[in-house]
Amino acid sequence: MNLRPIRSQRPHTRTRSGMTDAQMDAVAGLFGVLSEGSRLRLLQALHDGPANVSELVRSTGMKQANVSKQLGVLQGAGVVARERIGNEVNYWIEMPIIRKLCDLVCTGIAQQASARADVFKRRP
Amino acid sequence: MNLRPIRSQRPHTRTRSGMTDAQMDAVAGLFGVLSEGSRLRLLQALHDGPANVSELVRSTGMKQANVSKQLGVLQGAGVVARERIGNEVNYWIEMPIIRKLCDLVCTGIAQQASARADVFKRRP
DNA sequence: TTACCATATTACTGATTGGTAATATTGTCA
DNA sequence: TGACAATATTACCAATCAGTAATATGGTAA
Repeated sequence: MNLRPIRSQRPHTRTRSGMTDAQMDAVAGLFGVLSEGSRLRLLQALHDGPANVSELVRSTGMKQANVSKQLGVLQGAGVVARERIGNEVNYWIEMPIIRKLCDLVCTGIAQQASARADVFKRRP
Repeated sequence: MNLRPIRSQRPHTRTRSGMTDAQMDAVAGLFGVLSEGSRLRLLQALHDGPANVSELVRSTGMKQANVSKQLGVLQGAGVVARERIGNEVNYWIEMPIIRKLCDLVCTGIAQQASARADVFKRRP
């Protein structure tokens, strides 16, 4: 990941696809948020519904400080949202495309894996 | 991005979704490859078909050394492939889900932007 | 061979980041 | 009030990385 604000080499040009470089960097930023296994594990743990920090610590096996930190990154990007209830804080997935995105990539990874398996099948 | 081999805190456990942590890290790795604006710009330039390095240097405005370097990252991840033709080297997008992936995120970013615009519309 | 072109690699720097231990904050309950 | 539980923050380190200038490599043509 890289949260350096916007350090594009071509700050304000507009690409043929109609995306500005700033929008491109925004897309890159979202990918960056998803580019860490620990954060993906948190999102997976939130897949079925909200959970508080303690539950996430238990279900992911990560340290509490790290869970809080990475949840902060996810929240900063608008991927998750939070609500305090008494002593506890509930988190849930707020960005609707996240599920589609992860499903797509997981399918892709699986396809790639089976394609690679096919390579071995081709000449036994 | 982060290409540290696999430094998951839970190396070999299997998650409820059936994904191993190693697969999770692989997914994170792919997101990492897409988490840099320069690499997304290269992929966009390759969107309509193959191009050689000089063409990519021209169309992206990046320095030649950086274009080569980032193409190397993309190729290492299997996102692009290459073929030498005489003095030149052609690159093209090899991983089919890349286009879907970027389209999905770009739509998401656009929706988020318009949703945010709606917030301002609500109270004029 | 030499000259030249296109691409890749090397070495480097400044900056960012994930994970952690320790500590702080915020809320509940008695 | 004090004690406790849940969560967030701070300070730190080691590792990583993007971009660049300089250089190397590999191919073509004369």
